[in-house]
Amino acid sequence: MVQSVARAIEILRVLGTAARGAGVTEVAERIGVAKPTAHALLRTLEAGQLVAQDHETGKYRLGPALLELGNAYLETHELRVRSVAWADGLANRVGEAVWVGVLSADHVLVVHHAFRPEGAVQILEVGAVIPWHTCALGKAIVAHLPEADRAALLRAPLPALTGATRTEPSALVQDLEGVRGTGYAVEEGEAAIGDAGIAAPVFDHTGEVVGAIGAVGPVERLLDEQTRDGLAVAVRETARHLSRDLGAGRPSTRRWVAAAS
Amino acid sequence: MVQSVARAIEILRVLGTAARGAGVTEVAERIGVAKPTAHALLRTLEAGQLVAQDHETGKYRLGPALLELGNAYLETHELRVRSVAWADGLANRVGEAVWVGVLSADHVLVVHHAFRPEGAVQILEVGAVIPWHTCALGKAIVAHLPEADRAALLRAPLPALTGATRTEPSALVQDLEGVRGTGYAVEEGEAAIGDAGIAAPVFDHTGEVVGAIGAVGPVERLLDEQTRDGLAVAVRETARHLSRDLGAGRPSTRRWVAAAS
DNA sequence: GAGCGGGTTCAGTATTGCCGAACGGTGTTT
DNA sequence: AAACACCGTTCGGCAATACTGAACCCGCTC
Repeated sequence: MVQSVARAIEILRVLGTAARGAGVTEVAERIGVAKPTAHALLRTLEAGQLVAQDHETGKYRLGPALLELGNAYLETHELRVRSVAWADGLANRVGEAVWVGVLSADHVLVVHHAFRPEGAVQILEVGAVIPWHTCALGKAIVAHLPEADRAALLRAPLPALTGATRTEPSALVQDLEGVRGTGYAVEEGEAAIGDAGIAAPVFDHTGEVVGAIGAVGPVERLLDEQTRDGLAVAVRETARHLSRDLGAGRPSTRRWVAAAS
Repeated sequence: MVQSVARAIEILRVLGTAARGAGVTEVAERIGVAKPTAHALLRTLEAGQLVAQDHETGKYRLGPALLELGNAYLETHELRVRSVAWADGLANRVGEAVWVGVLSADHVLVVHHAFRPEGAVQILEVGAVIPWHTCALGKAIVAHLPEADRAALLRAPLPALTGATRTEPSALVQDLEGVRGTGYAVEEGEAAIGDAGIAAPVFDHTGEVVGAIGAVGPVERLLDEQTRDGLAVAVRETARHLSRDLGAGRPSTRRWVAAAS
């Protein structure tokens, strides 16, 4: 573990949360190093365009190379590449926006976003992060994680984003059992009031979960009694097709193994 | 300049170009360090989710945190945030896709992409990089750079992407003079055969160029005698409005200063 | 089953990055 | 208007830290 690199990464995290950029002094005390140390790290990151310095204020912000690398990540991402076609198909079939996400530490990262067919202006959510326990994508993934990983995530803090957010591990354990039973996960206003989601897990050729795909939209439209079941079936089917694209074996076998682990 | 961080950044660059991921040995010899050194760096980057290791092959790929950071870069990017509304307006006005880009080292980085109104399937180009001398955005920016920076870029290698790419510095110097004269830059099949672009520079409150905005599309439609001039005017006007949003002074003054430098 | 290539671990060395103190600039306060 | 406070930056020396070479373990190939 090389210390200076770890600190450099911390700096990137700090700059990512500081909307207006941060100065050397602020960065130094946030990551707990001397000012010259932070300065040297920042200069190095700047040389690589990972951070940029405002010529006026002297403050540092994130740099353009991060966008390039983020894009390179997407293009080399197996799940993302394969999902593009399936996500568009699903969006057209169910008439809702479709997200594809992966688990990154304790939150879900949206790696693809297919807009709903005749939708008006919609914000592109690729790159957005959501606490795993507040979205359907996250529950779909975590439900099929190895026992140890799942337990670790349940032990960690579970912040509440809305009044409906499940913050009790026991409630989430129940949710996750439900996911393994039905093959899909549901979220109802747990991340943002009025928004809902339905998602199913995606597996690779080793049988491990690599991500999830699902529909998102307003609670009224998505979880309506009449449409809900059909939507769940469509999402689950798409997830299976996508899994097979990634080389996963027969779904039944795989799910069995995952549930037993 | 901290060595290990610089090497870590090199590793990210290497992994970004190696589509299928790269192993420790390959990384080590590409950046010219011993195998254990590369390993330690990779492990540290992995801890920060900047790279991920394939559980099967042991090879390393870029990690999800890069997408998050790239997204954070976009959200904190002044030009990008302000340009969203203007780019959509321009796209509707001219009926073509609109790109907003910044200069990153020797290439242009697309930070926003507004689709053309009734367009069919289009690929999202945010995060894409293009050599500066092969696109209108790049020429618009470089034409208004300080003399020293511009000269440095002209001295660097100018790879040819198509038969129409300008690879002679003298030809580009002429192009850039034209840009300063007319207030907009044109590109005709210099990056990809059949594609063209028209772009104008965007300035901030200090009078420095921070990026460019422009329309892209097929040569036939974009550079048609009848539409071309109107398009150029629309692009230039939008760029000025955007500049004013960023606090730039009167365009005439600013352009005078930029041309004189 | 021996050989190869891959990722990984370990211990020693000196290179390297870290820190305290000080500098020059800007904006603010008194 | 002068003094202050704050910030980004530079410098030099100490020692902590990161690099290297050799060795280890695994899976694959021949």
